[in-house]
Amino acid sequence: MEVEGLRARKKRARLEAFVDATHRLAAEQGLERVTVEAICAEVGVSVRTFFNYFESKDDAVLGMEHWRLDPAVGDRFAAGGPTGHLLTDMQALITSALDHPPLGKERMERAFELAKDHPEVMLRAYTHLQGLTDELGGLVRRRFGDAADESTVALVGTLLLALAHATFVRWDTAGGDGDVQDHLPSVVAELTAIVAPRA
Amino acid sequence: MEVEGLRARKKRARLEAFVDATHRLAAEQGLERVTVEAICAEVGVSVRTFFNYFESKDDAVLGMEHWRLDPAVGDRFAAGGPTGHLLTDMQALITSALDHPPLGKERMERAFELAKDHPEVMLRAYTHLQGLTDELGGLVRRRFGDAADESTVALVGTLLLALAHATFVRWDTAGGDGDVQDHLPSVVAELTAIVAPRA
DNA sequence: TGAATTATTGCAGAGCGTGCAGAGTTGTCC
DNA sequence: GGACAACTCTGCACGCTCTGCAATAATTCA
Repeated sequence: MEVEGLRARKKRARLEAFVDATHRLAAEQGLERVTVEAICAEVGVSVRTFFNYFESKDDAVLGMEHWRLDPAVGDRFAAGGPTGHLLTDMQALITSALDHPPLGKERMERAFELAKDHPEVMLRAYTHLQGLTDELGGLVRRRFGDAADESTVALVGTLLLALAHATFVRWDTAGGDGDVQDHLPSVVAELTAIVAPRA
Repeated sequence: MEVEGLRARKKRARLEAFVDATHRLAAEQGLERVTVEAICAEVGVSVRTFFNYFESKDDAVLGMEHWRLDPAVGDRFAAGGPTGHLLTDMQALITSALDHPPLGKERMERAFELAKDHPEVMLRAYTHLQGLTDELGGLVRRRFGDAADESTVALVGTLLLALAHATFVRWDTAGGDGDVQDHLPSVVAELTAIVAPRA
């Protein structure tokens, strides 16, 4: 099972075709004017097929199916690493995730540009990342054992989403140059300044 | 214009009737089985009227139209108060907001119970609170003047939502006793512990 | 009471999303 | 290569959410 079969290759190609067609049409006429029917006409498949690939129209903008954490990075986090300081270790998690977008950096960035102006899409992204948060919840429980009650887990998860979102915003206001995750440290610094202004 | 006219009273009563009918039906048969048509049959009005009151079905669960901050509290925040410590002053803002739910405490709590199990509803709540975040953005700019760049504003807003959400979760895991905002301090304490474990 | 304002309603229709069943592809095993 | 299983695509019918429009009914105010 080293090489992808024809089936898997076709599936991936079609997925990307859907996402790219959606982005192209949205750039031309604005996302609100893009219908699923139009996307399918562009790709050359039936509407029914679209919904075999995505649960909703917004998912075609995001193109993210399951954005998994790197298991090695997750294990290190669960074991209390890499540094032992929770906030720092959360950064490692986010950086790792932003480093491996399922469909490539360009599509992720285009998706964010669209999500910026379309709350439904941004919220849909939150839903997807919520899955990642659940995965994170497991890691937090492994890391803290019985010391972790549910609301701690929830807080860490929400905080992680907030950091990721703020990082995107900062990357965007900085002109969209370089990698998104490069802006994470300054966001964390700012958070620290807000929470504990004088250490 | 001291006393509400018949018109305003009827409107409010109908709004509450919609919300209560939605909650009742959701309790009976599960939210996913509740259609707008059923809600309207329960209330005794046409479906079209429903959409004169709410933009979406989920809004009838939440029953929040515009959840405004108390202007006096907002002004004090913008002026750098009440304590001068940003995180503490954010708490004052959240407490004030949670203290004055537009349709009463009971409905807010029932709405949260439903939102807990229904991501779309929770996300819809985020959308509404986003408006509050925009209002907060204005306050943050007034508070910091030119020192506040856009990503700072975004981070504070997102952090505020995260705190409010985590507070609800904690209130819920604590059994739903007392006021929601009573659990905010412990959430903030936990956040502080995460960000700056040893001061 | 009469005129202006505002709310309610039905209707027609666009768009999203799902279940189903038949037809077409791909993978596997001999 | 052939046969069978597994998966994918497609059209169709349908339910549901939500909007625009224009007619009707109810409140307000003078």
